[in-house]
Amino acid sequence: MPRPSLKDTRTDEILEAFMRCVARYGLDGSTLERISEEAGIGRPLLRHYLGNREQMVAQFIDYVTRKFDGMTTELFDALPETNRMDVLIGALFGREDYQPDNAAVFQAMVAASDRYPGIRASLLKFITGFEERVAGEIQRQKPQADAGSCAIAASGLTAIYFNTAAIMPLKPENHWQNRQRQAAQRLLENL
Amino acid sequence: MPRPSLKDTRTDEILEAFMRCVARYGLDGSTLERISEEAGIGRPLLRHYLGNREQMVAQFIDYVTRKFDGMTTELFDALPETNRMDVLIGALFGREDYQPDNAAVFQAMVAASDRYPGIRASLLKFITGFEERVAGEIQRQKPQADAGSCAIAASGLTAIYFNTAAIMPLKPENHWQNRQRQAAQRLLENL
DNA sequence: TGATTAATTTACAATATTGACAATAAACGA
DNA sequence: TCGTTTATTGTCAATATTGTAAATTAATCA
Repeated sequence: MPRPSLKDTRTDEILEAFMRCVARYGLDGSTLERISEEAGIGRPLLRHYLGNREQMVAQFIDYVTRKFDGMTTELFDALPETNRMDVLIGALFGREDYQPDNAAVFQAMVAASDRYPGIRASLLKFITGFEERVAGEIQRQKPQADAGSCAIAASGLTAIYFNTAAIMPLKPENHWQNRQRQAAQRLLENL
Repeated sequence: MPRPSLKDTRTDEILEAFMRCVARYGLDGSTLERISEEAGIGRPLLRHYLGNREQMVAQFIDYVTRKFDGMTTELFDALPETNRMDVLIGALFGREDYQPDNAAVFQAMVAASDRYPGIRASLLKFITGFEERVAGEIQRQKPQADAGSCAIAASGLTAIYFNTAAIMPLKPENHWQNRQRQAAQRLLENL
């Protein structure tokens, strides 16, 4: 009998707008006014759906954490049976569907990690989880390589990818991105 | 006859405090109140020495640019005659005198690069300049290697270093940092 | 149509931030 | 000591941001 609830939809829209603002202005630079404008709704609705700023930030951290995890699993689950490593490299260093927002959000959260408890553990878990997935793929491609070397290569490959994503807002030239990808591939050789 | 001017000293102190604030709160999150508190002076002094916020930000960008360039030349000029590459790796991935602020400032400026014209060119120039220095060191150590491979290795090594520095606020475990350094060293092998 | 529940808007108070200028204090030389 | 210049502080207005509650509108079903 009641009016249908838009809580889930609106909550997602607001948190997505929050992410875009954090990517541009940082966590403290993301005012409620900016977020509501970015989401295309009135500011009081932020409060209606997510509560005050403190509660919003808490849910934001949770949302981003889950989103990063989801994107990671989605990325690796989409790899084909064969040629997985090449597809992975292509996905990480391809310039097709790039969303520089995610890396910027990541960096903004790192910067705020000392003030908002919970961020640090979440991001560290995300990083190590990502590295472990990459290491698994490397080990799968090179079964004879020892696990330690695979872990090192995975760590380096992940670092190069993260750095590339973080610098994308500067719109670096293509040959710079190519060098990043080639450096990542070098780590996979001689295993 | 006049009272001696503290303009240079205070200007530096303020800009250094500005950097620490940007590292924590981002460019838009760095309020004049926070900066003045971090600098240990009254807020009106910010205006006295650096003008209004817009003028402060302009000088901040210039200051950071020059500082990054200065730190780069200082780093490479301090390398000894022999064993340069090992010393360089030690300086980049050592955990002695780490200042996570610089990397955080860098990331905050990347995030703000689309709103503040001039940031993009400055940071890109800094990155390529850093990579070229690293490439020069690699080439010096391995004279028989071709320049393209040196550039790729330098690009990867720089990326891993930048990423490591960016993540330092999360206080990652030592073995994670060790893997980063080992991955960087892998790029130098087989040239 | 009316009741009910949620969405949305309006409105106002409290606080934070910035801009701007006047007033005061301090250091230096004549 | 006096005059000059600068550092430092005090103060207020304008704007921005957030918190909060009430009022209004809209959708669904009986």
